[in-house]
Amino acid sequence: MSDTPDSPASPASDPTVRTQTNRARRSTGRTVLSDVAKLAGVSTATVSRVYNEPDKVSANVRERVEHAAVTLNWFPNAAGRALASTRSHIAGIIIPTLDDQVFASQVSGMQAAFAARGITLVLGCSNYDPAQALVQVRAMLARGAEAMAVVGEAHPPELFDALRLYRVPYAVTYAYREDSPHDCIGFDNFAAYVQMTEHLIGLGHRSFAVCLQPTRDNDRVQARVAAIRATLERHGLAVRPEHVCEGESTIGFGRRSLRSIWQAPCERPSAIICGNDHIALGVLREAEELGIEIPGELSVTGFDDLEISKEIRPTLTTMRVDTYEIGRLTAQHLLDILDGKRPQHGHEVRALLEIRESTGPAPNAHAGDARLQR
Amino acid sequence: MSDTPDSPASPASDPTVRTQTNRARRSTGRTVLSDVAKLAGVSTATVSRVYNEPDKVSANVRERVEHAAVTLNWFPNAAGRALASTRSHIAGIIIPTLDDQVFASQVSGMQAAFAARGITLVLGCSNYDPAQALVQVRAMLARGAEAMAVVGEAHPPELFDALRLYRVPYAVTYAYREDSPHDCIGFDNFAAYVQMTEHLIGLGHRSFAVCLQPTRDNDRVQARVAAIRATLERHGLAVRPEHVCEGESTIGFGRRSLRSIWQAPCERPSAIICGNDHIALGVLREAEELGIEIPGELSVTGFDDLEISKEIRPTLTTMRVDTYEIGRLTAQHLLDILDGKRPQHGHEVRALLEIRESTGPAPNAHAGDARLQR
DNA sequence: TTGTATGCGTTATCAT
DNA sequence: ATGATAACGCATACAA
Repeated sequence: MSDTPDSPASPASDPTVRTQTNRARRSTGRTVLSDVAKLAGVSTATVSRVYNEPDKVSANVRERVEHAAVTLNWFPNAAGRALASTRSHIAGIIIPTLDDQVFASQVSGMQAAFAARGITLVLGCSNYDPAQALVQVRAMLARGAEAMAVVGEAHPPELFDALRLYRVPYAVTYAYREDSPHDCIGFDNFAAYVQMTEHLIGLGHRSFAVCLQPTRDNDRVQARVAAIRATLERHGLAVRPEHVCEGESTIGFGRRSLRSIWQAPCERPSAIICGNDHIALGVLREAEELGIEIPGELSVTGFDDLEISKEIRPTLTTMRVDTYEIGRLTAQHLLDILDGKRPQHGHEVRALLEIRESTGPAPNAHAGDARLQR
Repeated sequence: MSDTPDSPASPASDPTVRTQTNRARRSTGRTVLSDVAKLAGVSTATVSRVYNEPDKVSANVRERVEHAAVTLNWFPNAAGRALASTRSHIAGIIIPTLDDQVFASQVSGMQAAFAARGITLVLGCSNYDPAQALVQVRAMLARGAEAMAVVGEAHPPELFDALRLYRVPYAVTYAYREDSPHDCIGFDNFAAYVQMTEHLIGLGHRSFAVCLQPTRDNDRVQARVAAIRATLERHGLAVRPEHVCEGESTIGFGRRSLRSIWQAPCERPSAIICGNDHIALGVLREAEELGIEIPGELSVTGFDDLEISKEIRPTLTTMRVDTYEIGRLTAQHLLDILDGKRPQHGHEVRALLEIRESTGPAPNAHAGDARLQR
């Protein structure tokens, strides 16, 4: 690989040797398989076999071919392979954004698992826009993606239609539902927020606020809201409209939310359930600013368990999901399908509740309620 | 796109119509360009033109073709296009890891800019391993990448040789040096840490510690260390070996580092320069734990300006770089080259010093020194 | 403006 | 075990 551009090994050297017709050629000047075949004194079929079915080639010939390939600095052209074999060795994943660590690590997990099998993972970001997700999926189908993963199931029906029409195995990630029509790998967002809500109810809390990222086109967040509402309802409780904040997933939004909740002309909540740790971190910071004692006066919960969440004071009660593992499992699931295995409906990974300092007994909790604390 | 799998529009319908030879065909059962041509009653060349040179086709014919394509649910196969046009419409980027937000946002920026031009960005992670980076680059060349970006220049010479050999335009990102042999888009790591060090020296600090991520195979971090050493040296100062910590880029490492520095049997530093905000956050947290007053007793600096860094108490003095913009500029630079323009050597983006609460005058600073503070 | 014919680099089929 | 050659799906030079 250290040849200078004009060395004999340059792929641009002597392109005329391949000119065979009287018609003008569109030569790329790159080393191609037939060059290797010629140098090794074998047929093109044999060169191909050396890389795809090594066992079917004698050791002697194989060595000669490999040597020729190294000499000429040749490696197979992916487009040619894809066309001839009708296998692209490409898989795709559509995530909302790379700005969120949970999706980034999921991509890492998938990429590592696919790379081990010689499959290139192509990434697309929808920016939480269903239309963009559809465009991305179509682009990946055009690229011949052999398998696809999409985060969540809040996508246009055309997206899944296209996947089915072209018989591309796919999986919905991050979310998991037993009764999903799709294969899915992730956790149960509803169950997770039921658990979180029950934790607070067990601590005696009866007045809640929620601060969430945008629910639109986001089935995961919608499931979380639904879980909170359903759980409270089962206890005869509900969140006041003034205590529901929806906005961007930032510390700043968390801070603004707490301020507005605290200024609302109604009874203040004793607990705030946040859509993720960023928002919760903002709530904690603003509480410090406003002199609100945590958890004495107010309990706060997040989701994702960022590294910082166990380091700040008070430490944040939150839930942890292994998103890298979600990515790894998703790739494995899709590989299994490509291998002709018929794997399960999907995989459920656990969301773990990490109870820390930011949640505690409700200020006016009855002794009986407080004892429910785990 | 809403056709059921067995609708007339299914690409699997009637594959026999394309069988023309007595030889066995390896039909993929997918709708191809010639199907569209037949339905529209035109030649394959015309269909191709509709998508590649629309102006050269009459509106009437164009409409018929587009209608046929929609009816048959066809879109061009990327491998076929790549092979025939010797253009892959693929660009690649190699980053160390997606776990670091700065690289993730750089990828976002590149992807957005490339997508606007119909180019798919393929991502590879080296995990800070030069060998993996080389493998990734070769894989992308095999995929026919038309342009490449790599983070930093600490890569095997074979990597850049391969890029040059195949005449693939490339850029080194995140780092910028006037005298770099490569096109580069980023900031000057050396200059940034000179500025940071001077800031502390201006505050009267004379005894320093540094906590950095691994320097091996990382030219950006190496430049930062060199900058710190050179700047101190210019003032007749140096960092004691006991005050140099190198480790993972985590809050935990920052905490452990401060503890070991504080326990070292020598004069304690009055300032700690960290390789990034994560590490600095750890130092801040451990300082609180150890009862070290910041910045009264100890000044701390980070790098990256995470959202949390201006929210924690004390707020963190750090430097900010627009990494999304680095990605956008990189894509633009590479597109310019592909367009035949001969752009500059690269682009330098600014690293902005954000002076906050975590840095202040050195405990025993002379009045004269302290006045150097900006 | 449109059609014809051929090649892009590889793999797969068949024959040896 | 190896070779000859026809696809794979599309784009393009050239003819009309």
